[in-house]
Amino acid sequence: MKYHHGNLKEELILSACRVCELSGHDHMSLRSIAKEANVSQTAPYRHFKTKECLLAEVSKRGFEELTERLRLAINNKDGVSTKDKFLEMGLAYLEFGLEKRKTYDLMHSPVIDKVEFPELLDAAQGAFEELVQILKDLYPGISENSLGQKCIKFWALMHGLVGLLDMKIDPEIDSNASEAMSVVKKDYRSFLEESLEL
Amino acid sequence: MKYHHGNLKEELILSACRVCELSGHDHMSLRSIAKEANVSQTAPYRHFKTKECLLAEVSKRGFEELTERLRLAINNKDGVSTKDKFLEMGLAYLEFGLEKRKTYDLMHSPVIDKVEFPELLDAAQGAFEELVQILKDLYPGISENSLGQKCIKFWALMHGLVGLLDMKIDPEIDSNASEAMSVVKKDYRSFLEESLEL
DNA sequence: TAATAATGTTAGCAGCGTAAACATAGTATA
DNA sequence: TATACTATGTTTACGCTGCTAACATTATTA
Repeated sequence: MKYHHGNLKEELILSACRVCELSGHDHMSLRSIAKEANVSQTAPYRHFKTKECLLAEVSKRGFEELTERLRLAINNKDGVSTKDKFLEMGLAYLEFGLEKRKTYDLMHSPVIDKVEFPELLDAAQGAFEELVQILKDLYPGISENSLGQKCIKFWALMHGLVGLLDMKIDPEIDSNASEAMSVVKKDYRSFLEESLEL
Repeated sequence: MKYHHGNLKEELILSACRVCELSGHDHMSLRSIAKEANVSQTAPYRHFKTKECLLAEVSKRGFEELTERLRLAINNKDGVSTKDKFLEMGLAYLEFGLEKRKTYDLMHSPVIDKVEFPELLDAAQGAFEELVQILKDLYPGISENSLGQKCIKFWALMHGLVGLLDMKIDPEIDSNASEAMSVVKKDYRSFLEESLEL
């Protein structure tokens, strides 16, 4: 049993990621995370100034994973049309949001003041860049302004959809919407296609 | 100084609404709310089983206000086209989301398990119904399925936009998006018009 | 090798949500 | 009107939380 852990910082982050996705960021105590890493309650304070700093790291990892997923959805896809790649990217976004729902919540939660964590902003920007790039490919010669609007529209639609599809906002809000929602779930692609006017 | 307050329940809710919009739901303690109402720390437990119940009430009031705003945006507007009413409703949604941002966050936060609060669901449904109705007017004879999809698309876009416009998701994520965002802010209407294919 | 920095532990603080026991006021019934 | 009952308040206390301070151990460097 050695006194110094050696890799505690990384292990705390991984524990935190696990706990977050399991229980949600609001049921997540620094003490329980420390316990999971077999370390005293205050050990995390040698690596993170506050709990928020650790949460910011979890959020950052989330954006990094999202970025990677978006990238994977379009990379090495020779012979696939740009439009199809774009649609695949939309799917990848939705899948991430639904599979890692609790982490996704943290990433968009106001508990972390993003302004205080520049690397978190960078990570978020990384994901957004993927979108910008594919939209540039999809609409060659598009004006900067139109590009920006298309980005926002896409991003907003995706973000909103994650919330709706997970039934967090309006679960079975009325039977029609509920039905439509399950249709969307089963057939993201055609829904995206129509909604994004492709 | 009388022992019984008389209207404590209502006052606690109002205090909670104030504190929520001021500090955000995660910086909101039952004790501080009780203090604001000049009452002991545990007095709220005579009116709310748990803190979550009080938060649910705050959330419910939020949905009620949203519903009213949506309704106001289209009621008594003789001579205004359905399309314009619909756009006004979109604006009303965005304005509510941005003006009452912290409350809006609570309303969409996972800290309240909506399934456990039927009246909260009802309140949320009330807001959604306004949308359903105006879309029915806008597209008379539309199929239930298409109607549902249009509702979802609109709702998702609005919800996503609130997040983006408040710069919580991707503040100045890149200069283009940032510029486009301020354009959208200054000119919701034309952005909505384009995005919703009107 | 000795000083210093890094990284762990223990003890303890104030604030939190909540439960239990008790006090007081309003209401219904005899 | 007297009395029981219910509603609504207070006090006290428990365990959990984030976090700080003081101390212990190990790693690094002069």
